[in-house]
Amino acid sequence: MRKVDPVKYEERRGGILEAAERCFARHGFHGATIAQICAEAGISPGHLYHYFETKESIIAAIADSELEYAKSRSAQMLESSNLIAALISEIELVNIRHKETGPGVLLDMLAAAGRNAAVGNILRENSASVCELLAEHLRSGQASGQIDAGLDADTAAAVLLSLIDSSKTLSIRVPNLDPKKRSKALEQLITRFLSPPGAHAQTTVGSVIVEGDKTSASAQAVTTQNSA
Amino acid sequence: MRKVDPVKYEERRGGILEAAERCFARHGFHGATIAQICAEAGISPGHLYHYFETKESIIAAIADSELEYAKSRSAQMLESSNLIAALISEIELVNIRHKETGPGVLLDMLAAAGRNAAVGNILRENSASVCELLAEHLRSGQASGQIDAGLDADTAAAVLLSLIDSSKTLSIRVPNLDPKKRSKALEQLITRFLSPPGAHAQTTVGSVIVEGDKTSASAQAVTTQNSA
DNA sequence: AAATAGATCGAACGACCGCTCTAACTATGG
DNA sequence: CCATAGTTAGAGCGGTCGTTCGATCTATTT
Repeated sequence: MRKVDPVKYEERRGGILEAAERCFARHGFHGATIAQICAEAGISPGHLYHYFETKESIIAAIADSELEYAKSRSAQMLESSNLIAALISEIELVNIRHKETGPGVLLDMLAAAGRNAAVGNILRENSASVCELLAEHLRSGQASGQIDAGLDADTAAAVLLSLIDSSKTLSIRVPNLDPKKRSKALEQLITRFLSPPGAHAQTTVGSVIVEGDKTSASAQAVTTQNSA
Repeated sequence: MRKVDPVKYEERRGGILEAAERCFARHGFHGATIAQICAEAGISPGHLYHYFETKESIIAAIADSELEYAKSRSAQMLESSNLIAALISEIELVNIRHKETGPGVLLDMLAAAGRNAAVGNILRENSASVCELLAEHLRSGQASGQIDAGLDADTAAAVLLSLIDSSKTLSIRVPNLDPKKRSKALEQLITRFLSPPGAHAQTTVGSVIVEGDKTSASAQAVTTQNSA
């Protein structure tokens, strides 16, 4: 008898997922076909269905892995720098990714979430856990006085999460914005939102270091001087 | 001979467009079928193709009318109240619409814009003109001292526009937010972003009244108190 | 009222979709 | 070195999609 090699299996499955993601990014969830995914992965349709039950399940798996990846990335950034810098880094990274590899599947996921229960649940669960992460950091910032204690941490966390999404829609709607001006505005938006009232001494964000897959981009600190 | 009645023609066309929008909202651009649109509009497929060349052209027409409507609504709100109140009203309205009639087609448009050149051009053109509108109001606010003169008006306008989008993604990702807390956070976000530095006197937004279906929304003026 | 051009219908076409099924192939355990 | 279970292929099935087309109906014009 022969045994199934779980390493090879997971490898193949991952390969199909990557191929599917490229196809979905190019044509959308509905627009991409099984045949295209098979061609991209270099396998036959019969074979694909040994790894996934339906096209829907591929979509769900993509949504899951994509969001899980974004979450772990955010968690990593929050560990290695302060909240505001981490948020800006994340937004900056989303922007770079968008320029290099196109819009990706995030917006498709958001659109699908309203119609596809599986995707909707995955998205809401993931969002909730990212919110919790952000809220914790917000609360600790409030305790140390760096963040306005008057803000409701949970609500602010949700708003900040949606702010990351908005950087994606901004890239699509207004693609020719000067990246420097854009970064500065985003930083001001976030900083002013979170800073304690009266602390109009603009906090200086240290060097924001983004390490990506293939990309390593770094944004210089922005120092905003205010009147006394 | 018989002549084509342009009134009846435009009426029918509009009816098809409305039916199509409902279908697209329910199933997405790819998911909705011509047959569904025909059923919803109460016509035959043969007849539909006397009004639109292809399904693509229906999608483009929907994108155009939807964005044009959003633009005129924003313009109207900006006329009848100050910038900050208008933005909050618009976001509030988007939120109410979302609760009542579902997510709509905005996210589908944003996702499609990256793949469909026609939709992309319509979206970018519309966004540019809304940005210009917002930027003008920003500049006049800067001139009168209500808005931070240090902000780059064009960039800030783009950021504000994407902020309206983000309220849509927020509704989808975190649907159970307390609307009151949410509104307050959004208001703080926008107010703090736009207020001149040092004007930490919390602005109070008067009652923001949004009336639903066919929607005539009016927002009361915001009184911004500045320190001397 | 006959003529005629636009309005409307619905069957049907060709292409393509997600998915299944059978059959061949291949590596491994005994 | 068979036997066997996992692997892979690809033709093709039933169905649906966007679109077309010929026919019928209807209102206007003269």
